[in-house]
Amino acid sequence: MGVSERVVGRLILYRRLLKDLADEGAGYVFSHELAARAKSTAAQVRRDLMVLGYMGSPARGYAVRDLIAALSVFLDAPERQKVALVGVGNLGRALLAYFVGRHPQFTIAVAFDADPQKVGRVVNGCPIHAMDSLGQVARQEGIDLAIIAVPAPEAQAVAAELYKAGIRGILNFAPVRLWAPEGVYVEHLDMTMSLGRVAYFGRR
Amino acid sequence: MGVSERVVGRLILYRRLLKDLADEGAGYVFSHELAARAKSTAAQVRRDLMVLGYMGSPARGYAVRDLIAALSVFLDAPERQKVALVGVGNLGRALLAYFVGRHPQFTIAVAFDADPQKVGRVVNGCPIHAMDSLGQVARQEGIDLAIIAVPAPEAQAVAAELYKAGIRGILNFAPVRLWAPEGVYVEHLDMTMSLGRVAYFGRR
DNA sequence: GTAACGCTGTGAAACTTTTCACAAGGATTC
DNA sequence: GAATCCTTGTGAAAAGTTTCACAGCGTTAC
Ligand SMILES: NC(=O)c1ccc[n+]([C@@H]2O[C@H](COP(=O)([O-])OP(=O)(O)OC[C@H]3O[C@@H](n4cnc5c(N)ncnc54)[C@H](O)[C@@H]3O)[C@@H](O)[C@H]2O)c1
Ligand SMILES: NC(=O)c1ccc[n+]([C@@H]2O[C@H](COP(=O)([O-])OP(=O)(O)OC[C@H]3O[C@@H](n4cnc5c(N)ncnc54)[C@H](O)[C@@H]3O)[C@@H](O)[C@H]2O)c1
Repeated sequence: MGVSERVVGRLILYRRLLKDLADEGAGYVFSHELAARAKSTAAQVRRDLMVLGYMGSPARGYAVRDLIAALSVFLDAPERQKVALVGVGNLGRALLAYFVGRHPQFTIAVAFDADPQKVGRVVNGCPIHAMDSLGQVARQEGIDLAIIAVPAPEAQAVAAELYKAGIRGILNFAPVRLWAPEGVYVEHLDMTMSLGRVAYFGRR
Repeated sequence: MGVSERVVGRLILYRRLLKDLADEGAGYVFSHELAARAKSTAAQVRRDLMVLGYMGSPARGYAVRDLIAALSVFLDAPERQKVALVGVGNLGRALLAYFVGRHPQFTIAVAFDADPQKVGRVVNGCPIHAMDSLGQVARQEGIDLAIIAVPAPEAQAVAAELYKAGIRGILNFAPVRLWAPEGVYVEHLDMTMSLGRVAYFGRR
């Protein structure tokens, strides 16, 4: 009964596209219209939406507002989820600047860094803490997710600290395959691999 | 006879792991050892490596140096590939800082930005050009790949300029599904989707 | 020399994901 | 009211991906 990573990814995309449609004033949308925006097919969209239980009308299609609501019930936690950023370097700063205030369902509530120069500062409204306070601060703030943006050799050790602190999900930017205990979800976002793939497929 | 995106991605990962092994002084490696580092299985590794034509020895496993060489023949273009970065904002600057000098097979040779304040400056050894010189500079420099790091509403128009300039592959960071003509490969690296997935799966 | 071992390469099975195809059904037209 | 149209939801087929399982083989042990 579990929904696959791919389906969840596409549902997130559909919700974004539906929000655009709502802003454009659309009341209803057909699966083939959503598919055109998602660069996918109508059958794929309908199959994906089956997991929601929400049903469209054969005559009008899907009610945009209602479908966004159904997607949000499915995708979002009941309360806003708090995220910790570990590693406030070049990438970490860009992430802080980007995610602040943009997404209602998650906030980067705190950041951590090993550099004493950075500890104590506040970047984009987000305080930077020392690494040795990770466990304490994470529990105190009720953090359940983390982003790893530290150099590759540090990533596994940082992940281990996060597991100890009770984190349930990690988005890892370091080009390292992390070990994770049962029950913790890790997504590897590997930019170098992506660029390598573009280089490979862009050439044939 | 085409190799799938997934297989290419894993081959890129294996090469990285093999380079670590080479640095550690390993001469040979077994599929199950590589699998352990890749958080995968021995059968998967062996199946993936089949596309290379290179064959390991049943007694010793794979010769690390030779396998890296075979992977490089398969993955890399004959000459170094040049990449253009479009959009030198928070993310673009982080990418410039990161990719400079790090990867032998591709270089970010030039950048482009719409902001006149940024045009003419050189960041991490990479000159920033105006958007209206994109076609000319790209052809002159022999650029074949591009990274899009402009705000979402600008991304599709930027992509269209890149197609005109003859670019063959794009790595897109904007949370927008780009249309692409036949023969151009586009990879969407959607951080918001990734974080959304971490939020979803980290919670159950 | 030969037996035992533990690996690789790969057909075939199992599983997952996508696509097809069509019954059922509202809206609109006549 | 009946006919037409174009949609949805979903079983079933097709396509793609991973895992299993084992023949074959180089190495080592004796
Ligand atoms: N910058 C990019 O565009 C880019 C691209 C691809 C991959 N990455 C990956 O993202 C990660 C971060 O990249 P970056 O460019 O921001 O690096 P960076 O060197 O600019 O920043 C790293 C930050 O992590 C901190 N840090 C180091 N060790 C730490 C530890 N043990 N605990 C906590 N904090 C620690 C440092 O003080 C620094 O602030 C790296 O793994 C890199 O490979 C970055
Ligand atoms: N910063 C992040 O961590 C992050 C995270 C997720 C997604 N993204 C995506 O990456 C993209 C870039 O993000 P950012 O934070 O660097 O934004 P940014 O606003 O800091 O930078 C955007 C840059 O693009 C330039 N630009 C604007 N319009 C342009 C055009 N038409 N042609 C060329 N250049 C143009 C601007 O001058 C600016 O330098 C956005 O699409 C954003 O959604 C960024």
